[in-house]
Amino acid sequence: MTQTAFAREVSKEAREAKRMAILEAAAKIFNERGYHSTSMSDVADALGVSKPFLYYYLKDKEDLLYQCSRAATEQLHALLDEVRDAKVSGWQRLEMLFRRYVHVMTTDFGVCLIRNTAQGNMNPERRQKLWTGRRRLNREVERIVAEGIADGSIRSCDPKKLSFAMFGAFNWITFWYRADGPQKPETIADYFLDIFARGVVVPAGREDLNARP
Amino acid sequence: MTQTAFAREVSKEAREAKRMAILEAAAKIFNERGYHSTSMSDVADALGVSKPFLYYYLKDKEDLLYQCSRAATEQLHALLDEVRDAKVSGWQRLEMLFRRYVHVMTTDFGVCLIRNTAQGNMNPERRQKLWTGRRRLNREVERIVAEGIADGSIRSCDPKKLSFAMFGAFNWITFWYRADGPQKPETIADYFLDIFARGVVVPAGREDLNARP
DNA sequence: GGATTGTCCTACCAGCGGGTAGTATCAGCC
DNA sequence: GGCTGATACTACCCGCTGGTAGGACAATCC
Repeated sequence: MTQTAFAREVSKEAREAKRMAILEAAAKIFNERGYHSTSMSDVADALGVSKPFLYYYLKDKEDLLYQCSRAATEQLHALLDEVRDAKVSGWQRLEMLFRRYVHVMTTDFGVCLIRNTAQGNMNPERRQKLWTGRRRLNREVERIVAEGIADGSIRSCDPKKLSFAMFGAFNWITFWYRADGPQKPETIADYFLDIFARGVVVPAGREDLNARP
Repeated sequence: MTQTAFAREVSKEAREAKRMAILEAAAKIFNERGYHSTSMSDVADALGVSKPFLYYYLKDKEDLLYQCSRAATEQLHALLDEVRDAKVSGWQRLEMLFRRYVHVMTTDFGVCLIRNTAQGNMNPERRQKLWTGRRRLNREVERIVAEGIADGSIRSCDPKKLSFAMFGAFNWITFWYRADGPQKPETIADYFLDIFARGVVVPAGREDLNARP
């Protein structure tokens, strides 16, 4: 590796670091003020750079949103890989998955994905790419539920509806979670998973359960 | 009532009808394309009227979004009144509430409220008004949960977290529900409520439950 | 009939903000 | 020292869209 090639390599890394810095700053502002209420100048100002600086690293504004959301979906895919090979029951795999899922949804990229991607903010092509990513996650969860039903860890139910209910509860976190609030991501995950596991209704004739399960 | 007064009355009603027609058309388009991607001209065109026509009935664009969301919160308040006086257990009251809630969330106004209000699309004052409305609903649900715990129909838990989980699952409906899809609102409500009531995990040593509960 | 009021339109304005042209600066290379 | 390519800035443009001025038309009133 010549001196030049090394310099190029370093510069590649530097470039990537700057790109990520832009994405992080942008995601943060998008989540605070909303995508459409944020101008490119706002993002530039937050970073202490000029507007053309951004366009040196991005194609256009929409690309900025896309890359932020993309960062989140990449984390989600990594998460899937971690969970897939665990030798556990279906329900336990679901637990593993959503415990990690909460950690993504409590970061700026996760919030950005959920809150800004669903709307019609994206051109069809980019939107499609993100959707297939999340679609894959959906299918995977449905598959895991089916697996859980088969192995007897989950009671018989419609995987799609259970998946919608769980994703709903967990995605909604992005609308109320505050990093400086009292709730820690792990605690939220524990609580939600317990609700989905056991339900909240006291079985008839077992009101004694209310004291301590 | 003089002839004139009657005419005024009729005109009042006509005006209100037109206002609602505007709101319905607007909410529909907002939900399809997103608030910011919808221009006032789009709304006017959809109604076959001119842009100033809209401004004859509204203050500004944001007011349009506000009134759509407001229509939804009014339905939610009506819903609360229906539920409050029923002589049933805490859990049954929760069921009543969310069964009605689904019907609001599957209309354009409900969808509009959930998907466009959370973002920073609204000036602080109007935002505040909507928020206090939804806040009241939150508190009410937490109160009902507490009531359910007290009367033994709901097992001991943190009302706030259960409320977040349930609102999450039910609000998320606005992101995937399609009126022309296979799922009917009642079915969704039944299914989700069953999940929250009983949970989905098969208790250890009771794998036989899986066949039929 | 003339005045008034309510309703709605055509035609227009103005500012915001996404995006760019053109340039300055600097590091590495010969 | 000059050349090249990467990096980043100043200054600018222009289209879109929210919002309005002013007038047309009709019904009602006196």
